[in-house]
Amino acid sequence: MANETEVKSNFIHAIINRDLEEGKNNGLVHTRFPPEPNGYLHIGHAKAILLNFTIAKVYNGKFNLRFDDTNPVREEQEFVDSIIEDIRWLGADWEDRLYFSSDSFQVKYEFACRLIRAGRAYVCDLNPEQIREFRGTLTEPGRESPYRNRSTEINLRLFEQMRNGEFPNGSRVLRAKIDMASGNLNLRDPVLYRILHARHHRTGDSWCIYPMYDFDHPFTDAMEGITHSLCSIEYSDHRPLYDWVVDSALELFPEAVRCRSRQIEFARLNMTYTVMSKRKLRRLVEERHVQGWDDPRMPTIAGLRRRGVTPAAIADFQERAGIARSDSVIDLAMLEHCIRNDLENKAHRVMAVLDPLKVVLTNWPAGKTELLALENIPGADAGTRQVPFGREIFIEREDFMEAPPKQFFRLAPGREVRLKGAYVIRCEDAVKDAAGNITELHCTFDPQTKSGEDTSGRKIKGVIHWVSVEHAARITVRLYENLFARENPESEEDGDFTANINPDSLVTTGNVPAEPAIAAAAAGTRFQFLRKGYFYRDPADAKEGRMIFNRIVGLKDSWAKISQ
RNA sequence: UGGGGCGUCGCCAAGUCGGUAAGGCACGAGACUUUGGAUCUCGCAUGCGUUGGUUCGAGUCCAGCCGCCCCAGCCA
Repeated sequence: MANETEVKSNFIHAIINRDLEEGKNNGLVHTRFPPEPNGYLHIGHAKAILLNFTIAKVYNGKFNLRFDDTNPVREEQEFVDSIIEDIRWLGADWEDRLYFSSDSFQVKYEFACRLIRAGRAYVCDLNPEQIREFRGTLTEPGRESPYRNRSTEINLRLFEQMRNGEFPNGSRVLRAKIDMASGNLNLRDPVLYRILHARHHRTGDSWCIYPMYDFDHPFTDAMEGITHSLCSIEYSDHRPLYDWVVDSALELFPEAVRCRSRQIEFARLNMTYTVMSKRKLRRLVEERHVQGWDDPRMPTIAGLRRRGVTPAAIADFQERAGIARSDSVIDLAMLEHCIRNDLENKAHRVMAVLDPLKVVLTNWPAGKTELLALENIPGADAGTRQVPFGREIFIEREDFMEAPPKQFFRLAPGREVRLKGAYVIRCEDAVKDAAGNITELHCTFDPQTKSGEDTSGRKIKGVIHWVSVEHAARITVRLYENLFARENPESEEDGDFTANINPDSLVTTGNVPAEPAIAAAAAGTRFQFLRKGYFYRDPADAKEGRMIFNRIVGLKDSWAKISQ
């Protein structure tokens, strides 16, 4: 396993290196992940989390976790809890630096007052519709608010009255005085504070005005000493405003800030066969297309975790995908590769027969059981386990063909195949029912061919997995596939994105025979079901004592390609 | 006649001062194999959106053009 993934070079490293060379920030590098607690984290967030955390680590710097909780009407404690759990699971460590934007509302209020005194902010009485009208359009400049040039005294008094709850929601806002004619809409006197008579999940009812992201975020970054504030591309247009706020803070409130924070944008993550927007993910949950935020088909951190994906695989994926500014859609196959790559040398092998066909070894003594030792991980020093073998076994139905093509190396009438870790058997007869369906196979085994002690000198190409009928444990298996059938689910060729949902994204099969060793599997254990894929004993269902295994990802199947 | 950003192999992505196109995924061929898995070897862009220009030499510099993405929340 590659536990120390090599960190690829990217444009952000180049920027930081330059800053370091120029002696900025006393050589410090400090990053942060700033989630709004209004939903679940997904793999796109994992990219941001790991990017920030890794950069801090590479440069011997620090990484903060800060909740951007400036909008009480959308945010909840439940999300704070799930986000903390997810980030911790991913392995990003913020040490003792867990912050909430709301913890410093008082200082921010003071900063706003200083902006007013400096003539850089004013209270505007325009209502939301009017503000929109005055803002102009993409191609036409805006008009200045009639309240733009109020005196400092009046502004200060009105702002205090806003804070004291004397005005209703939407009646007034605090705005920055910048440039109503700017080509960048963000600079057309952006709103800094709005009135929101709402209970905040942390500050309760102590505030009824709340800072806007564009005011709060840069200032909080500067307060925390965040040197490099990484965010996604859509914030590029906000950077001039970010700088405006930081520079103002440095000038008007130097004792409150620790550095000239700098915003750097990078492209967000997109993957084939999935959707990433919070809105769409919520719809999947609310419209019951999946069973919840942690459904293993969801790209949420909780979903990936429950699917059985490891944090190491996600980190490897993120590292391979890289960081850039261009829009991109990463092939799901890349994630799957990382998952297999990680589990290859970690997951113990075990045999389970997903679609059983009974085989009777007619020359095996009735009632005789032989214990065979099979390696837990081939080539690794991971020990062996005892696997019982007997007269009746199950094999996969697809491992037998009545009239096989020449390239089929498995069982067929008159053909031989090796049972993994056991003997070579030969198919003598296929027993059918009245309808012509094959109900069982009659085979003979060759005692000379015992695994590891083969004296027959025979070369057998095909090796298949099996489970003793008498000793089989019974498990339930959930076979997951892509949630969407289309590479780009957003495609509206069939209408809504939900029309692209893969109807076979989950197939549950019960009563699956598996070798008895699996009965000892603790919840949360990952296995490789030989020739079938990687599976995870779902901890949520294990609580009820059930043996349910989620397929994390299948094995590569070159036969599937040949047989087409 | 708004502003910002992006365009290097099917998908990602490296490409400091311009010096003659990394790597990964996918794919193909072969070797090996008691998982048609894994592993190993080999192959996979005379070309970097496009057209011109500068230069001994351009993905890297200049100019024009084309295409795609983002922005008009008192959301973040």
